[in-house]
Amino acid sequence: MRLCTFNVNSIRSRLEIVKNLVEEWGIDVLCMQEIKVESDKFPLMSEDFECVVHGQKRLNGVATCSKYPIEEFERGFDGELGEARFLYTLINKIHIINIYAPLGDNYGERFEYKIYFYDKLFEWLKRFDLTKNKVVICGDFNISFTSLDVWDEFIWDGEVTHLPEERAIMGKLLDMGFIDVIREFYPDKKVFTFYDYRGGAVYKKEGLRLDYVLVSKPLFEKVREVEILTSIRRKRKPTPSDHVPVVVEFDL
DNA sequence: ATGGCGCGGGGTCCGCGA
Repeated sequence: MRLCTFNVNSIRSRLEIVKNLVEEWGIDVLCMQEIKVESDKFPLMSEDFECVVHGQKRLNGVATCSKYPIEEFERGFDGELGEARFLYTLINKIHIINIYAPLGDNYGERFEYKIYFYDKLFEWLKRFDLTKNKVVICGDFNISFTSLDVWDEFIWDGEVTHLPEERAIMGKLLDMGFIDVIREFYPDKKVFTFYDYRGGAVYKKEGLRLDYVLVSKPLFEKVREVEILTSIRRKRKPTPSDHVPVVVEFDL
């Protein structure tokens, strides 16, 4: 089973890229973030996929599309927060949590909201036994965890995504039993999933790793391959997202 | 194009993203 997480930065603007992505890379389950459209206006991606959409007008929004039946779903705790950022699905007995975490700012009001979002996430995750259940959290976490996850650790020191509180959140997710699949496959290498549109960041390799695939141990044992599709980001036409798709293949 | 932002809403700019 090939799972892909991709912050599309508007599904309507990225429809052609998404269609090519699932075709070319044989994607079975696609978790999208920043779809930037209301749920009932989500475009038809493919006849082969069933989609659960949690969208809103103009900003945010997440959707999970699958070639396999979606057995259960829940538009999670974020409803009470007023922003569409959390979507749970059960596919092939795998618990799939698709998140678009708030960016926040350097210790302003939006930063409090980011901390609150993750507090709610931790609360929600308590239902799982990560030693037994197959659980994956994927999406745009808006956290750059270590110095390997930022193109310049001195420039990013004290900046949002790389603040101590945010790095502690990622540390806590790993401590509770989640495994960072991308980092396991690239233990010493700077690999990025986001490049700012401004300043030609992608051409200068000035990126951040903000997107993650975290899995419980029973699921980590099934991981066969990890691909970070930077080539899609480097193309000029059609205009890419500022984020890069990440594909994880499982032996399932 | 040897350089360099793009999105949606409802507009010919603004707020937002990270």
